[in-house]
Amino acid sequence: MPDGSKSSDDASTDSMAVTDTFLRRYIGYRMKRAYVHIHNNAQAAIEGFGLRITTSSALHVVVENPDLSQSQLCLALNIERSRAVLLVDELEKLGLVKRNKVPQDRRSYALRATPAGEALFEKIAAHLARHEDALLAALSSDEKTQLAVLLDKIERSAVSARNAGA
Amino acid sequence: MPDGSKSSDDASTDSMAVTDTFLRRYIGYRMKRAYVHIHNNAQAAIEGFGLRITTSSALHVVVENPDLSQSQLCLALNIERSRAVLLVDELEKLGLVKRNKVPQDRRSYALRATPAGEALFEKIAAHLARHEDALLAALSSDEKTQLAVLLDKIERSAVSARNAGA
DNA sequence: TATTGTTATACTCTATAACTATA
DNA sequence: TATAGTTATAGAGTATAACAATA
Repeated sequence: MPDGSKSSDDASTDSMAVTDTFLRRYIGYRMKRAYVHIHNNAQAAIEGFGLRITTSSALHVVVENPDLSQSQLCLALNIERSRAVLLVDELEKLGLVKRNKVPQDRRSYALRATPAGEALFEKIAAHLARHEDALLAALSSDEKTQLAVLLDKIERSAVSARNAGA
Repeated sequence: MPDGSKSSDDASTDSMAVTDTFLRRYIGYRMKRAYVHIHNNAQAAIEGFGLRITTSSALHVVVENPDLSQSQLCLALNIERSRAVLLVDELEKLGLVKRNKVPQDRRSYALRATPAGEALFEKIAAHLARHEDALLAALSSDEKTQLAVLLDKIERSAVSARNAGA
């Protein structure tokens, strides 16, 4: 029976719709379900450019903050130092970012996007914004602003709760 | 210099705060940052019970839908069949869920929570709800409702867009 | 042929620890 | 001693393909 629709209205042995009412009580569950779609949409938008979301995000930050170090990149993206190494490796291999030496501190690099990196960033940023707008077309401009405000509020209160410690 | 604060107001070589303005333009970026906190909070709340978020979610659905099959569990949680095998394996090993035979269809199982599984579910559900409430204490009841509505709207519109196909 | 559950593989993201070279 | 970057390892979630048993 390749027909996905209900074969009849009976509630006998055949599959009644499976419910997730208990899980819907958690905002986190709803957020994860929504985020999966946003993530997949962004990934699909980017993959034509040869990057993934993580590397594209790193490129965004490097373009915006020329000569930042890998540690600073980690602070901005909330990632571990070891992760930054691989992301910058990939961006450098693609010729999008360069690790420049810093005479003042020979431990660290000054990361800078190459002209190719900046050009690709511009294309990706425009493309990503358009894709997200399309995905969120059901939301009004006000609703998108509301959502952004609420998400920021969650992040800020979570961070201050964490800093308050036990 | 173990002092994290600005050593002065100069903007010379020392680290000005790294910005992520470009990324903040994407709702998806803000959502990911907020979700990380919600996820970590839920994980911390659950780990004392010996489950992870994924297995706890599966337990929620099995308790709510007695005698569902693994495939139905997959539909509810939006996961792959191969993933469900491992989740149910773990829940069964812990004595929280049982795979019962189905005479009508010997391919599939009827999953059912054991009394221990139901008892643990009750404890976890109450604990999780309290933890999430604490994390989201900065949000009013109205704001939480708003957020849930917006997240659902995103999920629904994304699913219908996907079903519309290209 | 199609579906249920299973196994195996691989990729991404994440987390951790240990190491080097600098400071 | 502390920090910047690196390397290696492991766990978790996800995606895919192939397979046996059953429908």
